[in-house]
Amino acid sequence: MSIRPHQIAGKNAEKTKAHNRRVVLGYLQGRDAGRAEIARASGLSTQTVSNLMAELEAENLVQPAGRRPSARGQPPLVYHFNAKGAAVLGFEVRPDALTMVVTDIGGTPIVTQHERLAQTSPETVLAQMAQMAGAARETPDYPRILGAGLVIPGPFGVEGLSAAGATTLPGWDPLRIPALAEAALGLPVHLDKDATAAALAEGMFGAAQGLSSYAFLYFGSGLGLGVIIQGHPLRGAFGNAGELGHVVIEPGGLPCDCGNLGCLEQYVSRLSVQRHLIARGLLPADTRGTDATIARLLDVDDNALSDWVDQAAKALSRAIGMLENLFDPQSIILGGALPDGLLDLLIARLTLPLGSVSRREGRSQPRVVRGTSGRLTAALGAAALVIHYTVTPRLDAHPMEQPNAFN
Amino acid sequence: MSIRPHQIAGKNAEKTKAHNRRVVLGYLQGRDAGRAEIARASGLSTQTVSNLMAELEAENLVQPAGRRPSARGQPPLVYHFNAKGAAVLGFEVRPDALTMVVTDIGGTPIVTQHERLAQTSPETVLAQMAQMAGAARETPDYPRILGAGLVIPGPFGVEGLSAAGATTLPGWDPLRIPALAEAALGLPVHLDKDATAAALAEGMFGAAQGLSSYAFLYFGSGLGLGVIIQGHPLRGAFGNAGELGHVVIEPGGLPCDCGNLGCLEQYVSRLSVQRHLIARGLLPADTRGTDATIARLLDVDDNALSDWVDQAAKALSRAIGMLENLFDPQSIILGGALPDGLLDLLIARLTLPLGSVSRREGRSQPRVVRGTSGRLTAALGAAALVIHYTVTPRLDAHPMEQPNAFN
DNA sequence: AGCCTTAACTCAAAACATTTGAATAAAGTA
DNA sequence: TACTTTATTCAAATGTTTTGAGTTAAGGCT
Repeated sequence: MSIRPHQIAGKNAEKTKAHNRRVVLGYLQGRDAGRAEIARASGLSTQTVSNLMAELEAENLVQPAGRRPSARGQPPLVYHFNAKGAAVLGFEVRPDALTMVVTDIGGTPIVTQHERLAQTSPETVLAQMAQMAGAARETPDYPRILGAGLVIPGPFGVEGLSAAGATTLPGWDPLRIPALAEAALGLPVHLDKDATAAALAEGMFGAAQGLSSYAFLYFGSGLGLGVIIQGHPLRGAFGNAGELGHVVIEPGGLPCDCGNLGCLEQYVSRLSVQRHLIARGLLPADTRGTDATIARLLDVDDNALSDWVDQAAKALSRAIGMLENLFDPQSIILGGALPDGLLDLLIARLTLPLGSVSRREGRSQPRVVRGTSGRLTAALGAAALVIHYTVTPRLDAHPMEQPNAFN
Repeated sequence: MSIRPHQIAGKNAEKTKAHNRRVVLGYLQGRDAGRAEIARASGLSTQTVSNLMAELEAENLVQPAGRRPSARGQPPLVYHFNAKGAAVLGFEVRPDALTMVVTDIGGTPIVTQHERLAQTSPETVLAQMAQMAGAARETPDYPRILGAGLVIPGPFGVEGLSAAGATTLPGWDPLRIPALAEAALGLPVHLDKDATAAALAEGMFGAAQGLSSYAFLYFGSGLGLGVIIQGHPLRGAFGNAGELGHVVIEPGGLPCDCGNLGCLEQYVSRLSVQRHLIARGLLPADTRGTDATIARLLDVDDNALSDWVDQAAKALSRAIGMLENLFDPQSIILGGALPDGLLDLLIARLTLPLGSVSRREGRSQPRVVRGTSGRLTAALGAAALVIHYTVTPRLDAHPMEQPNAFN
């Protein structure tokens, strides 16, 4: 998370090599390819690519996958990104619970662990994380662990904006935490907020594969937004970009704890459906069984739920138009803690605004898609953070801010 | 303008040097500094910085400015960014006119030229540009010209979204134009839309100096938005990010040509004041003398104008809350073709929403500021584009997409 | 004053990574 | 079979940065 005053670092030969490594790995993450092809795509010489590939193969991050027949000349020896070549740790910290997932660098979960949190002070939680990580690492034959991703609820350093039910974690200063976590875990640590991490995961393994610019609407307790611009997460000056839930979508509408009237979150969020269903006696006040209830109501085409969807779709359509005009993404993805069926219905009922830069001839992507994320979204997103920084050539921020397994 | 499918380039020694050059120049653009200081800030060795400085001095881009007394040890020889060391060309193409400004790399205009356009086909206009540029270059003792910036009205590749009065220029495909312009001018060319270019200019020479993440609301014929994130312009997948004018801010409100109801542009734009004043008989229907009229009405504290400001401030406050929550900028800047007095009044009447990530303790920047731009904003922005790419280390896009004087 | 410490800077050699050019390998084509 | 095309490797050359040993210039201390 680079939210310090912008500082720019110089480059030397080693940094250049690390960059080129990531270029090659990133290319291979997208598709199998021979060395000559990678050289052409990257502008590097074939010799350089050869050298890098030899290293990557020695580290088991890529594997040769036979020769691919081609029109003429010597057929290239294609290489394959080896998803099982290394592992990463993903942690999701919430006010009441800590989730860890270990995935390979293809994003496939290997181990999942969930623990309740009694205290949320950074010291306690980091100690607990270190313990979980230690246990996971003791498994024999474990592939190399490249780093840990850490997802905490945002926004950072702002009072009175958190979603009802969730609270910003006290003491979790995003500037200090990564260094502390690195010390505690003995691994490079990348920190971000849930929606951004989930967006990266969706881009690597989910519905946004192959896209480089997209926005991900993340249904958590509130409504978050992760924006990826040309492969890079958008964070803003203080790490709080994408606070979509508190954008006013219905001026003078429903009041929100934050002080605004008509926040999007009041119309489009898990809490919003729950409130709607509770008010109509369709869900117990403690919200237990929300997903099952929604599934049932969807099945019987329930009117109350349908009403909610109509309202939500209206607000969401407006929000999507706004996002399209502001970010000009290739596509917008909806995912997170809402049943797939409900998301699909929501998308089907959208009436997207006419005045949008996304209404262009010859679109190859739909304007709105449902994500493929499940319950683990945020923790997987944390893991995806690490893979992202392993595989994606960095911007030009100061090295202190973005440590990485390949430095 | 890099709006092709995202492709990532490898780096070699020369690219590394170009990068480091920009790091050094960028640092010096912000403040005078000695070589040791630059080395510390950039992470480069003093030797490398020394070498680069020698080159930059030989090219007259930096100048030594005496020794700065320090606590102990040999006092550093501070270097100064030499604003007069080179020049850049800025072109603004509008459907009816072509403006060229030649500035030094400090952004000070040297020559300004304005011509009406009979035809807007790229060929005709590029020829005209080449002629203007040629004339400007014949002046003797002219500093080296680093490149040309080109600003054209957006959005690109979208029908029915342009501001009333302005039209997207037919045939001006942002993917093809830079190459054509480079051929015509014999200079590296950078192209972008007006609001983004103006935002860069504001960051380099205006109210956003020292900021790295900010949003610039540009009053042209409509309302544009330029977003700078950690020093880099945000463009989106197709170059159309920041189409703020057509964001719906008043659902069900005033109809817009684009098909939406309640576009921000209907409430907050030069056209909107003009319409308001014409309807009240305060301005002739041909809008001549708009600025003088507004100045006069401001002076006498006119009620009709005040009413407009109230309405506009209401819509704008909402829009600003939205931008804050989505982009999390250090500050938001208002500028462009609206009299300073009116902008100041607009800002004074804002009631910024409570639910915003920008409401943080210990802000050092105001949330909203008036820009320092004048009539030439867009053309100066075009010039700023070139300076930006000369001085700011690049992201990792493919080199084909961003030619530059230092390649 | 003279000597020490600190900091900026320079010079020449070494290190690092990429590129270049020639050579080899493997396939289709005439 | 000879030729063309494409992929790959080897060894030498290139470009840039870093390193380590000085040199210069200032303040502080005795």
